[in-house]
Amino acid sequence: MSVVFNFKNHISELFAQALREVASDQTGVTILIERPKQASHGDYACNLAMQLARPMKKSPRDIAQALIAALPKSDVIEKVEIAGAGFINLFLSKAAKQAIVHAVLHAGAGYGHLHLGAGRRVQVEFVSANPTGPLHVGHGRGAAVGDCLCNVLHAAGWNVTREFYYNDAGAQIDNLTRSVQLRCKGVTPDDPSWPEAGYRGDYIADVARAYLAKETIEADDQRTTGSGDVEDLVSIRHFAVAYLRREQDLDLRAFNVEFDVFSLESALYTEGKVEDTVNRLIASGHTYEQEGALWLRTTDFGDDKDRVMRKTDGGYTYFVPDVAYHLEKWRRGFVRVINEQGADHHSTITRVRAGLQALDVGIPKGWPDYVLHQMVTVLKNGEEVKISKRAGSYVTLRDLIDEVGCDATRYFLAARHPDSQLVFDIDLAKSRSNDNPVYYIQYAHARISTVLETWGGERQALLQADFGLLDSEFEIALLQQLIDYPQVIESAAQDLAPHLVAFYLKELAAAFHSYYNASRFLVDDEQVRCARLALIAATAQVMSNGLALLGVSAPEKM
RNA sequence: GUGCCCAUAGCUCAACCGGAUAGAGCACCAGCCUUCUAAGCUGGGGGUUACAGGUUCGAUUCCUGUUGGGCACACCA
Repeated sequence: MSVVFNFKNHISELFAQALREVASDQTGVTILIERPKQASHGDYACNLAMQLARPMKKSPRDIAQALIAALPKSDVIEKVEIAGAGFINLFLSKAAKQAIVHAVLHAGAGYGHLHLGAGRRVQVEFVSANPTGPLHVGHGRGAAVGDCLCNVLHAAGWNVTREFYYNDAGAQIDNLTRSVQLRCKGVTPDDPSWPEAGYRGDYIADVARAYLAKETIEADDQRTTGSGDVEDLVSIRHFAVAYLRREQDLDLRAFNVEFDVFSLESALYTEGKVEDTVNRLIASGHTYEQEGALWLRTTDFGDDKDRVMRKTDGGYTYFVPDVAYHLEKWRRGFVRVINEQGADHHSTITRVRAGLQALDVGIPKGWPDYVLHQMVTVLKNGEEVKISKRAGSYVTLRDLIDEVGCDATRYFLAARHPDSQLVFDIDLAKSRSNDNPVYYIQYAHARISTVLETWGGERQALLQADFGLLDSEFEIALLQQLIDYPQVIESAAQDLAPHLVAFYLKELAAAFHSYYNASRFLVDDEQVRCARLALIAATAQVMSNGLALLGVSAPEKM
């Protein structure tokens, strides 16, 4: 029998053939294959007949009848039925489902890897925090969602570059410099002379202390030593930025997030990229001078008002280097770019896209893509937490990792749709009980590991098991979950929705726990034992693959 | 005031680009450990999908309006 693992695609192709035969003039219709909610509706369903009813001016059930008659034979399909208003329900053969176990064990960590991206290059920019303080919960959500998205895209066959953009130029860095200088001089944030825009967190005092002690900061690419000179603003500035970059790097490392490329806003200035972009925009004819400032007519590209590019004091506004940066991304050959950001920055989207369109260098209209995540609020003892000792006014990512651990933090921050606001309940994330989905999933993995260890046999032997013995309701349910995994990766990659992986893993774990409670694995019958162990070994493999996408560990013991 | 996001069980959230009887977990009630991990499982009650219209074979999903919540509306980043 032929081996099929992507049943949705397979069935879709069968219907495409049937469609050509039944209605050759309707081949433009998209064929949608879905998984019915109810088991009695089969394993897969197709609504093609109902879609065709209007254009063909025939009843859906008649069309369904004709489609089924024209459907090419496939040995993975056992039964086809017409139901309801004209649904075509398909039932897979047991053998087709059982074959998935061998496929998973054979592919191992590669199970779930797709070719959707076909090796094309995609760049994902995320976190991109200003080097003016420690990373907070919001950055954590960006890190978790962005990193998981990268993992998902990689699994879907894309060549992914992870990038972090440092806004190390501009007014906020001047504020940082001044704040550190004041701390060096012994001025504290509660002093009346402390500037309104100054940074107040305790970490500023740490930076000042290190600067005065002439410490050397080692970042991945450079070393910076504080001069200790309180009046040397240039030195303070370099030192403070280096110090905080190092802090953020440590936070990210503790969160198991790594970047391929760090881009510096300051470099766009020193390398003349900003100036070049301005000149190109002027040449494009979309700019004008008014009241001593240079404006970009972003209203030509859908903005509700024009934006200042160059202020009367000669400095550029923030979006100008941002446009220059994105022009660089384009030139570096990224046909696809995804920016993961907090929703509070959503207003930049229109401006950046407008700037890129004004440049008229062939960049598509909706480029780049954006994934925006909504705000995170942190809950502890049922009350909202707002203050961190370290940062002053917000909860840091480090606080969360220290308190609830990396696994739970990553899971909770990535497990919600980015579009909805997130409540991070510290007590829930810490709880070692069945309320906590992280432990629920990891526990399933640990249970399987223990069974396999107790068994102590050779894993390779499981490939030879008689999978035909797997036909209890629990086994069939688990098989179906394993079959669904690649489809989840596909949806998550296409919708840029990494949270789907988290939901899937909960369902997979649930199917396993039910199975675990209903049956024993280390039974006397060798054939049965091997078949069951093969199934749970495959389950553990898919769990491990999925958890890896989330950046959550798959423990052998708990 | 304008723009973007959101609104689903008491609580936290799903629902595969418009499908069939809207699903999980928690909480509540009743059960399951002489056995490979009870951090688990089984069963039960719980819904006018914020509200009002519209589009069509069919709407939680798309459109319009209303209400409520969040964010953004600088010659800031």
